[in-house]
Amino acid sequence: MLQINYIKQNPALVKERLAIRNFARIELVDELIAADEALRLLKSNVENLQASVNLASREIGVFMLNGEKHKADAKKQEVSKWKEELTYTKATLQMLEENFSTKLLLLPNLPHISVPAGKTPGDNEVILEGGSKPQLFEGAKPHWELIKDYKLVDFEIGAKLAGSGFALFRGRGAKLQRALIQYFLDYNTQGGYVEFMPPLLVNENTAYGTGQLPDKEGQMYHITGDNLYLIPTGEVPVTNIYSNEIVPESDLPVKMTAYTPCFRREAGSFGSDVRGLNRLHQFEKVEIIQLVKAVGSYAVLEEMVNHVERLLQFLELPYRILRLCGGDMGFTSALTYDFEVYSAAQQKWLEVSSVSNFETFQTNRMKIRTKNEEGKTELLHSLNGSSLALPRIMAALLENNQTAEGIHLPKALHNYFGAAMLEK
RNA sequence: GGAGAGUUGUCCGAGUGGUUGAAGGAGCACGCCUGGAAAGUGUGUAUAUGGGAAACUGUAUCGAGGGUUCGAAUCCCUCACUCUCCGCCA
Repeated sequence: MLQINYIKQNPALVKERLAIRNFARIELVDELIAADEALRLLKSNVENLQASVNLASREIGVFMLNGEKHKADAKKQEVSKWKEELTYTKATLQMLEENFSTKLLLLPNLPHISVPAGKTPGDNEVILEGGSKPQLFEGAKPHWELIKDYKLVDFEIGAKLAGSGFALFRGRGAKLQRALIQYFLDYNTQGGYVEFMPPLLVNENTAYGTGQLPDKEGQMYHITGDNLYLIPTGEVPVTNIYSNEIVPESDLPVKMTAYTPCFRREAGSFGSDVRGLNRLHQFEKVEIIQLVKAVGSYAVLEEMVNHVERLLQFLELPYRILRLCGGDMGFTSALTYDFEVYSAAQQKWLEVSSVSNFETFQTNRMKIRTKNEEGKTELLHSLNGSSLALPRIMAALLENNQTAEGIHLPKALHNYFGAAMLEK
């Protein structure tokens, strides 16, 4: 959620930034500024009325103590006249406030100055490529065939148990996944991130905090019986750990990591994008999250990008880093770098991580603050990234490292998996 | 799931309708005392938001949200959470 004071002070800039996203309802900016003025005026009316009532009530209290009942009764008469007005004005105020905050929730975050204009993923900027694409032998297969040949993942049974888009990992497939999770968590904690295991279901309030509601209502699984949502990413419960907290400066930066399954309805997806492990309703992910002071948060973003990049290097996968354009960026983000790995048999880049700075967009909703040198509270910046999403990493590992004898694993995984390769 | 007891400031804890944003204590900060420290002693010590250059001041907040009342931490309703007992259970 954007801060209204910032919008009021920089209306032109806000509109210009929103245009980078191709945001359709720019007029909301002016509407919000006008609504805020009206709101303030009405609020001070209410407060003045309330002040009069409070004062009179105190006087009545004194009269009662002194036994001057007639004076008290006279005062009561006086107050009851104000009360009617107060009730009415309060109701109006509440209406205006609801209207105001509904509108404010519609505004996405302002893109950082470095975000390129653009509408589609084709407009994203490729920042760098790393690693080298493998030369596959004749007869190399895409991962959805490899997982059958090696009996790693079974989609038929997954579909039988839950539905299409659900996978059953088995045997070495399950172990490889577990090895990756373990490796990622160890790598992250060595980087100073504290590990968490959060609830996988969250309430409405928590889903609002990180911005999944109201923007992505239809993309989350909703348990109506208890009004809980299955988390679409570990970001949701973990960032909310600090909601409504004033974090002591000595605790900053807060660095957290968590492995969680992620649940996404992904309604409306189709085509080869959803083949095999490319897109699932439930997938495993290890997330990193930081809460930092506003000053220097972009240096922290770079640090997180480097952290993820090194992990991909340890996995010996060909990768590239993209800076997302305004049109492709998430609702809550100010700047997002996507990581993609090259899946050699599909000859396709697969997104495996998305590292973003949300500035104060999330922390404003969650009221995550710290005290600055002057003793004033200020909002922190929140950042997060995948480190890493599992299924597509597994897809790339299988495809890129296949040989006639079996699938070789990168050195970093040998101990975790207990073997250097998957034999035929 | 059933029954009961709770939720007050950084912490402990008092407070069942009237200058209560909240007694008392602890902690913390500053001062006095001391050669220095402890002890002692004095003063101060919530958050958000509006106004104001500031001093200061309005409003809201005693788990959350509603209600009764001129006035609610205190009375009523709904919900959440914690604890104890019973039931169920990995």
